[in-house]
Amino acid sequence: MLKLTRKLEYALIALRHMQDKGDTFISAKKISDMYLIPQELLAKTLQQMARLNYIKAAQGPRGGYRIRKGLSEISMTQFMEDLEGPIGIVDCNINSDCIQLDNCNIRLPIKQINNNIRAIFNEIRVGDITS
Amino acid sequence: MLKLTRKLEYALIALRHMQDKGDTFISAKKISDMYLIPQELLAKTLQQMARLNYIKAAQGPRGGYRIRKGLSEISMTQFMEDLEGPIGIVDCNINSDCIQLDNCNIRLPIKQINNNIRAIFNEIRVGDITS
DNA sequence: TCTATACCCGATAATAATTGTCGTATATAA
DNA sequence: TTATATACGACAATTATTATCGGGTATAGA
Repeated sequence: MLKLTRKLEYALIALRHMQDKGDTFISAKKISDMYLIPQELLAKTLQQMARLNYIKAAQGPRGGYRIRKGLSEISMTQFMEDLEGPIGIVDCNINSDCIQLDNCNIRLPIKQINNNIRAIFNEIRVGDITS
Repeated sequence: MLKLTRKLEYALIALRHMQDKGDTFISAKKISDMYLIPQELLAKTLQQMARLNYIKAAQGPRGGYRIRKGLSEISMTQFMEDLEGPIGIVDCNINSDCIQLDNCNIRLPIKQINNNIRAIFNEIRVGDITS
């Protein structure tokens, strides 16, 4: 209940590490070894973040990834939703093919709670976690 | 990511309905028909809530469940954790067998976020949703 | 130019948690 | 006595997450 995904955890751990390294490129393998994260999964996550322009990739030997300036100012809501899709504590906050819906008698209060949770992550910058 | 369980949704829908019914006992079957909830699953959830003394059960024909006074004053944190166990957006907030842990470079800020989310549910009473 | 390192990416497999079902027992109102 | 209803453990199915595999491209350095 109410879990973040491992992918997100791995992403943040990696970002935090890259943050410390500054301009130096660091490889997915190095990070996965250091924090005992499955290599391929971390690699894919880093690739996704590179596509999103959150980090910069460099191929070849001595390549790897480094963090982009400005990332730390992005809100966690933005970051999480870019990586994992919309935050919704129930499905009807995301799509609308729930067999309840009209019948549902708790929809509004739940939606309100969802907004509250989203608001928490809006107030947090990625940099609050990675530094 | 960050989903409530169906069980919890069903529980709240049922409570809300019982709330409206006041002292009258209503059967699991009636509720499951009305809101298109799988009967057995709802039944088990209601049984669990009865064990927790959140609702009162009556067996036999004309039996069913009714809400107990005072339930609506209970915090959502209490209610959710009674039904589903501790709220933890990452595992290390619940148990401590993560292979990272000491290594982990984001543990504290994540724990802080967990506290914030818990705080949200502390401020909400079950009655805020069911009435 | 060759080679090792590293990113890129789609497809697929394994795992775990949630969700749903079944069978049997007990209580009770009418 | 029968139909309705809860009680509960065990099991099955489903889904989302997590992890792995295979085949690519780029590039630094010998």
